[in-house]
Amino acid sequence: MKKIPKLQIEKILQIALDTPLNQFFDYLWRGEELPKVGQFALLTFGRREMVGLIVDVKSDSEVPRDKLKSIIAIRDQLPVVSSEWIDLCRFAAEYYQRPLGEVALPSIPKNCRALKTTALDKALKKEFRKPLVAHIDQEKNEPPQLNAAQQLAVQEIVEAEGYTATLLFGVTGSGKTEVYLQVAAQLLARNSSAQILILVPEINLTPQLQGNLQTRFPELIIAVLHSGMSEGDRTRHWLAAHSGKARLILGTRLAILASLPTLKLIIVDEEHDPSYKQQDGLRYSARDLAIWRAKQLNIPVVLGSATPSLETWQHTNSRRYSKLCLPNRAVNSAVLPAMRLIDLAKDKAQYGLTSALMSALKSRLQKGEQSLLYLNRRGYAPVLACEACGWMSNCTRCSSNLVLHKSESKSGHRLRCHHCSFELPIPQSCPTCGNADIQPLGRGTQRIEEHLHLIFPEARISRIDADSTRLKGSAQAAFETVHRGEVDILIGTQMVAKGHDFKNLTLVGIINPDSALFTQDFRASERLFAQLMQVSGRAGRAAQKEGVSPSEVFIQTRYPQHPLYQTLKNHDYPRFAQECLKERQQADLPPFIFQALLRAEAKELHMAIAFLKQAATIDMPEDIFVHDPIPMSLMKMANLERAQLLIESRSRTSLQTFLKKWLPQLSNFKPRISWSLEVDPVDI
DNA sequence: AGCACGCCGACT
DNA sequence: GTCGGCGTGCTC
Repeated sequence: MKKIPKLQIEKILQIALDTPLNQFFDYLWRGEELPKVGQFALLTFGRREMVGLIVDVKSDSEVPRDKLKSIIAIRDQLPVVSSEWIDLCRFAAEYYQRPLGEVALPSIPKNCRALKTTALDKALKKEFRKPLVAHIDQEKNEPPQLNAAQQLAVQEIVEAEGYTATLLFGVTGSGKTEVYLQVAAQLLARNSSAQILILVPEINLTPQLQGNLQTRFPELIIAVLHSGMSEGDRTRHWLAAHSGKARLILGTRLAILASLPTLKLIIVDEEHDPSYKQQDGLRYSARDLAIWRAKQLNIPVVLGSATPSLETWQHTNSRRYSKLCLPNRAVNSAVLPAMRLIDLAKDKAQYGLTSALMSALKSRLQKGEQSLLYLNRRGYAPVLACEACGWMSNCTRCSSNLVLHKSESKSGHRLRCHHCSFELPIPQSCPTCGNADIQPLGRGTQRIEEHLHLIFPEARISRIDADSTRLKGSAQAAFETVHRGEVDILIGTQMVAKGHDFKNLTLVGIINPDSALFTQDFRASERLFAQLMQVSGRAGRAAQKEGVSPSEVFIQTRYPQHPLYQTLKNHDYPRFAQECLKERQQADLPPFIFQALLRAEAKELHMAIAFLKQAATIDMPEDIFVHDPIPMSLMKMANLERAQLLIESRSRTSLQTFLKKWLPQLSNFKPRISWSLEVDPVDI
């Protein structure tokens, strides 16, 4: 036994670690200055070193003394995280059925969790030396005059005391962003330490908004948080937020888990957007966590959208959220575009374009106005097919097609699976019958782009999709050329549909949206409506001028009479939502019921199904409904067969209680196979 | 999840 | 004889 100097204290630290094990780990600590909850500690876990989060400091442990290891070091150079932040992680962990450590630790930049003390010190030192980039391209601009609806909205939000959830329901181009900016201005002026968090659905929406914010608030530090940043930037921006120095925090969904000590307002822009839901690991909804976080801190939260999620809309119906409407476009005399439904049965499409759309494009070109063609399908063609024997380019590892992608060099043309990393060069002839005449079937953005060059050789055409913007910064560069007016026709996927303010755009063409009308997914029509409304909203955002075409949206469809298109034509979201909610209620679907989805994957489908069947036999409380296990819509992915089991309840609490008891049992099932659970699933 | 241990099949 | 497949068990 070593002699312990008198001043040394001995404690047990309860540590959360980034591991799938749903428990904390106790470590022995000896030293002079008592560690605090919210500090990080370096330790050995099994055979490797890790950094964990101290969640409790106590005097004894359930674990036998000889099993306890000692902490290697306390990371006291890092500012502690608050107990509110730990509670946020704790809530997210419990609600989405994951260990706390798996939520908390990945939310801290890697550099701050460095194993080497020298690396940590280096990262922290750098933060103080290099300021956050604040490139202002304009002089400080004066806020524009608000219209009456905007003024009222700003006033209501600013005057809110304590927790209030508000839906800012504004048509596209109604100036929601300006409302955010003026609300921010008032709040920041009133409270000299207040932080405001603004969430946007996509990384490429951050530069434009960051620019706006920095121009409006040149003296403030703005932190940006999204997954496309380098580790260094991530560390600096996170620390600026964590220290409270950054007053405005702009980011994508992961920013909801940032440590923000003086947070006073959360804004979730385009709150309906599916990308707020994380699709792997911790499957959280940033929008839902925003609501929770606002409640926890007793601060207001604003959800902005032209097409709110039905969940949110239902909450405004039941008065849980208040609703503020911006019914008109903000720019004086700018009006919503006219919606034209083009019947594909009557106006046959050539190269995917009907004659109506073609002549509309031509007139825009003549007048020097911009057009946008929307097709939510990247690549050249969704499949390559042999007419002689019926062969189609299927992925060998997934139950899906290999998509034809063209590249600059002909040899670079490839068949590519959008679900796994599988890639093939294009076969010269049919692999089954040898027929040399194999043809691309259907079309993607690349093919439309190619055809446009043929039809309008003089036009400046730009394609923006995930493929054309693979390189960092290239998306922003592409959008800037559009803003500068160097593009006549823009063709793109989802990427171009969201948020961008194209001033000179008067025409939107939607190539073929029909496929989403008849899928099994009950949320498909909600998503389609939102997407089409969103992309339509890119047109006619500037004031109408003499000689400039009135803004128009052409929707090419085989079903012009479909109710979805009819309500869309009238820009009538409330009507659409009302109809949808009626159907959802009758069919017992969310938001009238709460769901969780258990997914299993195995080499053989029957193994996944057997696992789910076994899971379903565990004693279920009366208010939990379990469906039969079924193969997933994408049954095979990356050589694994996948199936799912849907669990429902009318009570969120019952579902939560049940899941908490249920999941630990699944880990003990015999052939161990990999499974995952999603609470509030969006893709069923 | 990692990472180790351990027990069977096919290679130099 | 050993290299390596993946089933099983453990991590304070």
